Amino acid sequence: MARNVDEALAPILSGLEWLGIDWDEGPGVGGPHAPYFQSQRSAGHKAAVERLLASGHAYRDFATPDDLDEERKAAQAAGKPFLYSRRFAAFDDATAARFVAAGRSGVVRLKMPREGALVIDDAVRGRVEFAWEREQDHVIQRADGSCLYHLASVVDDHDFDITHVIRAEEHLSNTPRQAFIALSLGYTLPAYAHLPLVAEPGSRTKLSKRKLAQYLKNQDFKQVAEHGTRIAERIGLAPEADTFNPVIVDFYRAVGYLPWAIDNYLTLLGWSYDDSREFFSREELVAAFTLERINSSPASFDPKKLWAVQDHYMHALPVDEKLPLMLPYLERAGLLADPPTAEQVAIVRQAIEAAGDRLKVAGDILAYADFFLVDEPVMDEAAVKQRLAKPGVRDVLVAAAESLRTTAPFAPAAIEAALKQVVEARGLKTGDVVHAVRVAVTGRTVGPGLYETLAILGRDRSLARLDRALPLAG
RNA sequence: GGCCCCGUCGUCUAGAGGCCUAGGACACGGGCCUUUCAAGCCUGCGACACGGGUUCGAAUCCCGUCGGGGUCACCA
Repeated sequence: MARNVDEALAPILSGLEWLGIDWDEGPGVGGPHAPYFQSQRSAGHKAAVERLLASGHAYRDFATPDDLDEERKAAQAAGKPFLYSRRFAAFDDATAARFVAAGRSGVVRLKMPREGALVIDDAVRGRVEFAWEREQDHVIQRADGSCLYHLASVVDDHDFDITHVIRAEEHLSNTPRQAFIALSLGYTLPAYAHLPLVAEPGSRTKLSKRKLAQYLKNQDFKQVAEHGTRIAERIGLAPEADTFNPVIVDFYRAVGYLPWAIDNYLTLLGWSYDDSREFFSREELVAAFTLERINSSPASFDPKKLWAVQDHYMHALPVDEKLPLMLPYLERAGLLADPPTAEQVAIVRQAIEAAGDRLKVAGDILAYADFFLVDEPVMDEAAVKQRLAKPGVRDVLVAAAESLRTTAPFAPAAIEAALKQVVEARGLKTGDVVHAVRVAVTGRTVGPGLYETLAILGRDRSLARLDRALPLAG
């Protein structure tokens, strides 16, 4: 089975797996209807074609592409919709033999009805009607005997006992020819449900992974893309924009989104439960979901809303569950020993706790914990300029260090009290001390709460960093 | 262009004739809190595409207009 999973399929299957979207039977699982790949079922497809031929629902056709082109152009010139004349159709063996003798090769086409209409009752769209005369005599089998997707798909669905065909709206116009095949083969039609398309941010056009450059002009989209790229680069992924971007599932996996957040968000695109409920566990969603509440208009992908849903779930995740999700990012960024020491793990755990809601995706740990794991923090130039290189800061740092030298226990509450004392003694504002100390020990202006940060760092490292920052202070 | 689908705040949506001076969420604006950044809390802005009907009454039903989208392969 595995060798049949080609390069294009593997990422799709692994993407679904990551999202937690599994299947009862099929590739990788097996089941009573195996095999599950179209390429392995060609015998059944060919048999179906023979049946259609025998029952007069299909015919052998010997037209060349040029013949068809000619007819198409003529119809266009006459302002009429194109409909093949069946001029090169062979409804019996003798005719076929004649075409073959003339050097033509044949395909099999559907002999579509030229009157009447197909009415389907779509679970999402309701009653939809198609006039048969608008349908082309589509090819279902090539000259080499291989069958085309629409034929294969209908036969496979039937053989698999598929009851519901639920797919994107772009397939709505394919339904008549598929229904014709099914009906002609004597199958009972499955229930159809055509889902709204996921559209581009701020638009109603179908989202396409080939139009990334255009989406990047959208501020929200750009922000998400850049945030992800920053993380990817730090773990050595060297992402390329055309394969690593927010329309690809793997982007979210690499950056550290929670798969269920994506599922939940996507569910909300075109479906609602009621006038207010938006969050569902997997079990709740399975119980609550119905086709009836699917919308029929396209829904545009909103990166900001996805972000909010992700925030919600990450927010709710216990530290014990965040830890194994985040550790790999630090490992891949080279900030941890291999394997990480118990001490390192303990530090990361504390950092996760201290960073709290600031960690939106697992990869964010890189921005909020890296300075705990290095000997010397990278000093951000702008941060130094803003918070250290100012008159009087040096004295503040010295005083803070002095106070921290004896603070006991070296824990957030005591550290806060100690630093507040420095503030009062010098008639400063809390921020004056906090901002300066933060930049001195982390190299940055933003981060977890300073008292927690110092506690995690520990007295020795805190003092050492304060000391090292002195030359930079004014 | 033909056929088909769709049209409520910027976005996702609730709404199946009176419950709608149209509700919720995200985003956005203002405020509070505050050691940064987040989070949280309060608050504001903001929509029934348009035009005709039907009805005592329409976002909800009908018709038309306009607008948007999908699809038109010997691809899947």
